[in-house]
Amino acid sequence: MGKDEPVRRRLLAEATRLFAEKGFESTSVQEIVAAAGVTKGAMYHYFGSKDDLLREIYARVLRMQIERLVRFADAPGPIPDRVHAAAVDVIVTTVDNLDDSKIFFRSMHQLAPENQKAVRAERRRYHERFRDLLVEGQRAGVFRDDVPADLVVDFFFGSVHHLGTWYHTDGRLSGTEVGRHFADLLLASLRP
Amino acid sequence: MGKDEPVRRRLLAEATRLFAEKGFESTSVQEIVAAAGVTKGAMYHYFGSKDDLLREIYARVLRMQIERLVRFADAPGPIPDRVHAAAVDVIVTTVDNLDDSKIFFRSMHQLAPENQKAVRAERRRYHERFRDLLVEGQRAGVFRDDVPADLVVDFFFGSVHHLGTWYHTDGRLSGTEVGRHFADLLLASLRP
Amino acid sequence: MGKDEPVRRRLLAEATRLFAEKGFESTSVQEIVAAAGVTKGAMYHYFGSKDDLLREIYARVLRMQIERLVRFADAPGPIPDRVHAAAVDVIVTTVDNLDDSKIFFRSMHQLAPENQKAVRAERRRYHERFRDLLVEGQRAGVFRDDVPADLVVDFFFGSVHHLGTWYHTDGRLSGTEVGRHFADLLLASLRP
Amino acid sequence: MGKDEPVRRRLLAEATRLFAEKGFESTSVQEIVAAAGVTKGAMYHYFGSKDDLLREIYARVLRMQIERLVRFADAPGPIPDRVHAAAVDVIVTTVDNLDDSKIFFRSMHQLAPENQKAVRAERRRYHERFRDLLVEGQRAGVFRDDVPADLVVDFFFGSVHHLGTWYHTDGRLSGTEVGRHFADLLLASLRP
DNA sequence: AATGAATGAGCGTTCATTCAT
DNA sequence: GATGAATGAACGCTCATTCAT
Repeated sequence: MGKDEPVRRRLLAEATRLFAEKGFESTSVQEIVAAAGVTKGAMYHYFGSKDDLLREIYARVLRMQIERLVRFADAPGPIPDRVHAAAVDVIVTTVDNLDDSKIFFRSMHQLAPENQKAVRAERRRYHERFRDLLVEGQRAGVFRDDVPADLVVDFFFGSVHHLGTWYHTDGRLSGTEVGRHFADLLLASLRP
Repeated sequence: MGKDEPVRRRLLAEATRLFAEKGFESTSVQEIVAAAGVTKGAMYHYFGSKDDLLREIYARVLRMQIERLVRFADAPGPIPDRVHAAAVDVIVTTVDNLDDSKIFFRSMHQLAPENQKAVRAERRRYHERFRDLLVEGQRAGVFRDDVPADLVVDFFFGSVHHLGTWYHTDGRLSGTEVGRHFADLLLASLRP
Repeated sequence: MGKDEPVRRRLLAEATRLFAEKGFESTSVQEIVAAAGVTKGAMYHYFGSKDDLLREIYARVLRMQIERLVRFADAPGPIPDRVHAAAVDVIVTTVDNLDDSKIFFRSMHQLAPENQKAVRAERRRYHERFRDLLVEGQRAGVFRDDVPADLVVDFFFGSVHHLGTWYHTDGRLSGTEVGRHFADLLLASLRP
Repeated sequence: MGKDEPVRRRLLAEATRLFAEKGFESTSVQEIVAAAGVTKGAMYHYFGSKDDLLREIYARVLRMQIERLVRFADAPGPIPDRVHAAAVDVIVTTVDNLDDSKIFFRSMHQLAPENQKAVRAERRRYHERFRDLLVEGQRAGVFRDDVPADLVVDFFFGSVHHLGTWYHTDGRLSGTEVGRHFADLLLASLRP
């Protein structure tokens, strides 16, 4: 009995897929449990509510994102290289988990206010970690400092979150290619 | 009975506000008509359905966006100046109509497939007009050409659409200030 | 459109019957609307909730009871006669509306706390009016005063409320006969 | 495995408390087992169903009541004294087990018809034993006989059952005091 | 042009109970 | 003796929409 119960995992997987496809509100609990091959009662055994499912999806995304960013940000090497690597990584990861990304901003307003607050707080930690890296670069003189670092973060992550709207796995460009291009654009825009 | 009927306009205004605040699915027709101070019957007199309201909101947004872009893109002057002006304008306009922006990507999947297709097509026209401007700049040698112009458009408009997620009218920066910074970053990222 | 809408009245009548028969919690909204020959939507057009139905039943009972008591208590004549008449009347009325009586104490705890409070407050007013009549008699020396008047009220109204548990319309005694006997017992118990 | 298993007793105790507090239908098996600190499986090991719990509560109440009444009714001494003593006792006992009393009439209709019938039969035995005592007094000329003894029983026990609705352990009067007053009123009402 | 009563399908959730372990 | 995952049916309620007036 743990977080790896197959029923539990199947429910989360199907919920993620359906929320990304049709949106949280347009996906019924009935559809989720049917897709997972269980009954409603089973779902309510593992999750307190439909909201709970969404919350878990958010928790999973946030956990992964912050872990990866910290790894890249704390790595040795010149700041621009670390920013570039972190930027590529977040795009590759987003593309690899495009359903999560689709859900993230589209459905955040459906979370209960307290959960929304928690998600935003965690998200802010992520934003701040990335911003601190940019500030470090600005202070070191390797990045322009006439644009607030916070604004650069919003600028770049807008592009990242937008991926869910247009990127298709079967398109012309791989995630890594898009990642390199976006990271190049970011670095170029930061040249002093 | 024209498009400017006050009841009709009030319904659209309240629907826009509520859809932005709580999402399309979480807003009931009852709430909309109550906010507009009319009855359900009145709403169904002016609009065929709740979806119809959403469609009109999209149509209004798209109409305005394309009109403004065309004006800036077709203006005289050096390409970088035109791109910069158009970029500032789209951000200022987005900030001035933040509710529309919040609704746009969050609720597109609620439109009937045919309407969704129409919106995407119109949106693509917008994207292409902006891209053509960038291609023109690449050909003229004023923009780098090692990044596909299409990708630059997605890069930049991601930032624009993300505004609805973080920008607050009462924050530190005005729409014009954000517009200038973002346009500067875009132009910087395009330097050959 | 008023409180006398036939659909509304039919719903209240059937709800009263079913709540008395099976209890509030064991009666489903589906059963009520089926008995009234309407759909759920219709019920929720007239009543905000299942609780609302119960609340209306209570309001109706309380309104009638207090009206009648006041009439008897404020009548001219010797106090014992007024007490006797009021006692007979409350029993006759209870027997005539036995379903309401069955519901009253059995289901009060199902009301939302605020409604419960309101019902108790109204009920207390009734209790106090009756008690004041007894106190008046005690002061005039026509009733014994070694038993607190409040306690006498609880003593007598226990008997009244219990009617719903045992009285059957088709039994040996009519409501008036039971009323006379109970009132006689009450008056006898109060002799100084 | 006897009737005194601590788990079994704890389940009955918590069920009694919860049924009195929130009603039978509004109390879930989950709440009962949580309050008793066991799991559902344990409950279904000791009791066949939720109804079974209720049935046992009724059985316990009935057993105690009839035992006590018989003891008082069969005691030596003048009939009025025996009636008075039995009346005081039933009130003291009711006040000491107020939860049982609250449940008794409020939840009887939730019992399966056959159990309901059994409870009513047992209850009738109690009623009849008390009534016989009154009839004896009427025949001996110590009680008035112009009111049917059955009706006097319903009159008095209404007051007793109503205690659950208004009596509070921390109120002004002790159970014994209420018992004495009620018994006095009963005896006074029966004076020939 | 506008009302509001009424529909009917579907929603998220609860819950007593079962059963393999 | 006891667990807890899973069931399946029912529950109260919501809501976009219709239609006679």
